[in-house]
Amino acid sequence: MENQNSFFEKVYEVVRRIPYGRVTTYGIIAEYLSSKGSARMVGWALNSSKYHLDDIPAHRVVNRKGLLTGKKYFGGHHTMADLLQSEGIEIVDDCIQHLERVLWVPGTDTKPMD
DNA sequence: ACACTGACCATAA
DNA sequence: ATTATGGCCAGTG
Repeated sequence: MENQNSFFEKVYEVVRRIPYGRVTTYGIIAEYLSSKGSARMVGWALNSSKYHLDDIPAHRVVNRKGLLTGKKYFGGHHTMADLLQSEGIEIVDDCIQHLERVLWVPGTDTKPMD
């Protein structure tokens, strides 16, 4: 089974589930993984993500303040901010505006019940 | 095995 | 307001 499910695999899975035009935070993912406090590892995992697949929209993951902390790691022509803005997210000075509007939380997208 | 690092977060001074 | 420090825990040297 591919149940190796390292901490990283879990992170990738969640990040892949982030819908278009939405973002989430490291802390939320960490907490969702019951690894509260290990938010650093979430970002760490994403860094390693590039060694796995490109299907991981890491640009949709920001820190608590909505600040694009990992944009520097986007060694590419498109920066995190550009990608996010391309999805309709408003960003100013590398900081997501109305974060609360675009914030997506795993397990909250399905709207379990009324 | 030990030391250091890291895309975070919270608290203290 | 900022700077420092502790905590978290996996990965790498």
